[in-house]
Amino acid sequence: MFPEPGTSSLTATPAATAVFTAVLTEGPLSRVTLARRLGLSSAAVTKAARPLIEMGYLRELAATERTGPGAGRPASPLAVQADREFFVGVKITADELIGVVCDLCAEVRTAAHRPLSGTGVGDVLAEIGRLVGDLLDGPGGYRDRTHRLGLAVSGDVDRTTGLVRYSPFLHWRDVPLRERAASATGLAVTVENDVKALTTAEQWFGEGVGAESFALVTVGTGIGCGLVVNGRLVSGSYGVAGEIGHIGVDADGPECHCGGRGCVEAIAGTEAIVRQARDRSGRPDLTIDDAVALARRGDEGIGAVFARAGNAIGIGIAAVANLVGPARIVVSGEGLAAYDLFEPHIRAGFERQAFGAAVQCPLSIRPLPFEEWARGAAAVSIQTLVAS
Amino acid sequence: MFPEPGTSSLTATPAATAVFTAVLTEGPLSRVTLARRLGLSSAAVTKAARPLIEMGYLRELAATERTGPGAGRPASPLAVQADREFFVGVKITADELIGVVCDLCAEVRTAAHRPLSGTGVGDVLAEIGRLVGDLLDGPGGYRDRTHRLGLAVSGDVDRTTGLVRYSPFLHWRDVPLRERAASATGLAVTVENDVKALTTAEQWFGEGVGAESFALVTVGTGIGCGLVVNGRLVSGSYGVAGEIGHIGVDADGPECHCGGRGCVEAIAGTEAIVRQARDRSGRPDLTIDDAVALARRGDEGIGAVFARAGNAIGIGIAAVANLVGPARIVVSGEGLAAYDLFEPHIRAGFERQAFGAAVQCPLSIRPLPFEEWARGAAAVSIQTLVAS
DNA sequence: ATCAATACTTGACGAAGGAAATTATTAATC
DNA sequence: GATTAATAATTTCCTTCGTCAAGTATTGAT
Repeated sequence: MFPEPGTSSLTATPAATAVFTAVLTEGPLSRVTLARRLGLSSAAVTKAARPLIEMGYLRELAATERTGPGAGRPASPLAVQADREFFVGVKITADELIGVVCDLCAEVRTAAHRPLSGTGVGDVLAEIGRLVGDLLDGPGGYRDRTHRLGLAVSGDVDRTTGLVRYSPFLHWRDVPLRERAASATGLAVTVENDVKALTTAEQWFGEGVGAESFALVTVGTGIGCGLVVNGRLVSGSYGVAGEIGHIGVDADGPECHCGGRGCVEAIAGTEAIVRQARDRSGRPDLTIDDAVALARRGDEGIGAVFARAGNAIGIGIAAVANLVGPARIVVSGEGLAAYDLFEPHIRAGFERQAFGAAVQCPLSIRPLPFEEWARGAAAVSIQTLVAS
Repeated sequence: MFPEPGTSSLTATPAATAVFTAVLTEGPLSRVTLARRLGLSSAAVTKAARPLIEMGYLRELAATERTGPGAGRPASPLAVQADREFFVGVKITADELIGVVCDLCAEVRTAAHRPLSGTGVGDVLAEIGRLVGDLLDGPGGYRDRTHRLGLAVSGDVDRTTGLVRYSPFLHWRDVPLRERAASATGLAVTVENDVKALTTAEQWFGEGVGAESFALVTVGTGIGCGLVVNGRLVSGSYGVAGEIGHIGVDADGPECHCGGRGCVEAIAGTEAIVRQARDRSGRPDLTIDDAVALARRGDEGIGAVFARAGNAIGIGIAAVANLVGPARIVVSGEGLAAYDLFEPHIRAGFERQAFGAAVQCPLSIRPLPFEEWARGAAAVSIQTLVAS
């Protein structure tokens, strides 16, 4: 039997949760290894794993998949049965829905985009319903093994209640998105802020695996940051956290729409770059793509704009490193289409401003496919299953 | 019998630890209240509290101390027996030791200062031995109820091993301070970074009580910051955390000794203020006290120096609020002798640069007696007892 | 074949915490 | 003043989780 959405308790005991989470995030592990890593006896691991195997969520690796030889009885590592259950993740932007179906290991199985004609809650929900329907009933036959949906929205989102308090891009206020999406799709829904969702995905299934702390910086229209400290996501007491884009890094810099001055976002956000590039080139209709093209062709003025922007981002990242000292930092986001223009300046700014040993913090700068945001939403719904 | 230092396990079970910590930090509480707050049954609280009462660490409030009337059996709130055990805390600076004896509630009972002639490890330890001896054998008779010593040192300190990795002011590298201080004093020693110790004291016994997250900013020669996020102190993966002083807030600002530019400390550290005040006044021998006096007398040039410094600190604090979103922020430190000159500018900088709802974060700006640092060290040793 | 080494399983046991009944102590009401 | 309602604390019994120690399984080495 498949557990009913919402009523399931996949992992009854703390030990079971720990075992499943460890196998999920750190790949196949033998029971003894798990016991050592989790500070449990191997007997406890055996007991915790049994129901998970019976429910089909874990499996023992076949003899052929096992590790190399050695004295003694060979280990039977436990692995996650990836196709035991599927999860839908949808990222909601102002003009588009991006949806994916992921397996239990957060691997993307199918993806689809949908343009949005408006941002009215009803319209968006109807479109979500159609998108989810198409994803689940299309090839792959995911419908009968899918019970959960994750939604990623920018703005102030309360994950525990599933309420979207305020989303500037969508013009939503106090939308009970969890309930409404649940009745629109028939799935158990988890709602999370988009950057936090992406951070969660990275914590469980990406570069954050095993790290006690790390940061994920997204560069684009806005510049945001998800933080994991002491193994837990940072939420912010007043709904504000990770606003790296509004750290003031230049006392004489441009004014920001937030009321501050010299914010990273006012220097390195997409709009700010376009504005500066227009000033430099004298072309009032220049787009961001034009600016990137000009800079790549060697235009020094436009190149300086990207250099200044990268530098500001680097200083902002150094502020993160100096304040919370994450084990590693991932820099990504849509804006990183111009990856090559930013990267050296981000690194230079970071290395100059990082204090002492903080420069040792590895910086991964890489573009990120847009579907990754939807995958983050799916990852959050996987987390909800495990923590339930 | 008093538990042997190091071997004691004051609180055997997690429930007992939770109960004792709650009573310690949140004052007298009845068993039912504790049960509700900790998510335990009242039976569990009764069981956990009994051995603590028998050992003399907790007591029931006398009938006269109890709370007002109401229907039903009156509560017998549990309170900490403050004089059950005493703790020594010593802050080590380059030219002075500051020592205190605190009771179990971290109230200071006695204090003493000692000048230091040199920063050699042996000399400092000998002086610590004498200071501790004088504190414990002086009036009050603390000797037989004192088993623990906390040491606060600036720099990179590993609390778990008691190793001072690097302390610039003392010119120490890899000093196994815990072992050496233990044999010098006969007490069980805990060593912690000074800012973290102060933050811990504030978390358990000050404004941080009950907050899931908060920040403590210290202003002085250096500008530092202790962070508590999700109820836990932030340590930094590479030994760096809370370095608010080296956040870059002015791209065209002065170069900092750390190699960065426009660091908060390079604008608002004591040395930076003296340097700027000398430039403005043309008096190359001006001291910080002179500068404060001039500014208070209305010297506009010097006033502008303090204004700029306060503003930079405010922007740095806003960076903390924007990134981690603490529930509240305490600003303090030796430098706040010039409290009145800084305060409005700190607030102004913070309010301008804090993003959205982050401005709601309450800012306590207050000077801090220097003994407070030593009290922080004692608080850390109390924490060690409870967590043991 | 036998032994050593390692992985895993089993069943008994102990301890922590919960549920519910019991006792204690007060205020309000008749 | 006795009774009742309300709340606090304790006691007893029980469930449950995880450990311990013993035993089984499976390999390589001799």
